Amino acid sequence: MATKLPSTSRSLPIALVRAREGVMSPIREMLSETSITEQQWRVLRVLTECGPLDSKTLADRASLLFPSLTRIVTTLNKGGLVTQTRDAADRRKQIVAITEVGKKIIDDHSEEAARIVVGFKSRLGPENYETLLDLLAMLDPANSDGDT
Amino acid sequence: MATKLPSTSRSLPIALVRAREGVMSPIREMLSETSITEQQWRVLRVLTECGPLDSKTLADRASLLFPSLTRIVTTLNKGGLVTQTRDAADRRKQIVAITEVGKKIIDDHSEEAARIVVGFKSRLGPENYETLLDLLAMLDPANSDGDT
DNA sequence: ATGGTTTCCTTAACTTATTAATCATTGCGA
DNA sequence: TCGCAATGATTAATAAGTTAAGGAAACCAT
Repeated sequence: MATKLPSTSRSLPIALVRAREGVMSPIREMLSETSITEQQWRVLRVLTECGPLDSKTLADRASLLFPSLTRIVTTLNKGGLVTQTRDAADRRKQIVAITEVGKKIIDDHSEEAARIVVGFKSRLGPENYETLLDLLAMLDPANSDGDT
Repeated sequence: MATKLPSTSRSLPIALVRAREGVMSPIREMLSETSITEQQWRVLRVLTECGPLDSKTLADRASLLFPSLTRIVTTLNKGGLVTQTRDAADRRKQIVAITEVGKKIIDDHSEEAARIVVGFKSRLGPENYETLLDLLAMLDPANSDGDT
């Protein structure tokens, strides 16, 4: 048999899946009032925070793979929540920007989203919350590989 | 504008997504040598650990939704990695069990999987690793809602 | 400038996630 | 026993994840 593996209840991948489910559940509930999905919300969030971005940066910041981003941005564009413009200097590149309609969706729900975040913070305790974010960052290859 | 939301770089959902990606990447690489997927691996892991289970319990332990489990178990069954038997007493219920072929896949890779786990443990430090699992458990609704 | 390479993006194909609807079996009350 | 609600499982529909392949624009060395 030789199962040197940890019990599934102490398995890091499974713990991450369950934690994500726990965190996303209320957020999904909030988004169910809107017409946008969790990933669309992430894209709009990043665009609100960073302003217009090229697709590569946008995919990176929103933690989405390129093919997913293509579909999501296309959908958002059809709904009038973002605009897609080709870079004049390099016509391979594409600049995605949020529209007023898109901004309104973020604004209309930012308070409730913030409340949800506060809820988790108080559940864990503020310092535990920060610790968790730090530990999670250590698992992100982008944070621990690139810079020594 | 009124964005009371945390910067996406300190956003819990995004941090969870990125951490999961970082953790799953080497595991996926390991599984690419086999014919099974990440979720199929989870199902086989749970069955190895708990023995034959009814679908409901299995879905819960593997953190999979029922419709996903239906497909995954069907696929695994076709491949001869698990068996599906209907409960004699209640023919609505279904019992899923791992086969010898399925067990062999787990056994053949349990050492490498354990090595991957050790790698993360040493990256975080053992006590940080345990702290992380504890904090993640606090986000799991199954752990904090049911029992006060 | 031309062929080859790289970069950016999109498609394609397959699997999974999520929600809702549907089917089958069971249990229960009139 | 006949309907009818409840339960377990599946199917359906749409969105997203993942890997690989394809297409267009830019770059680069000859």
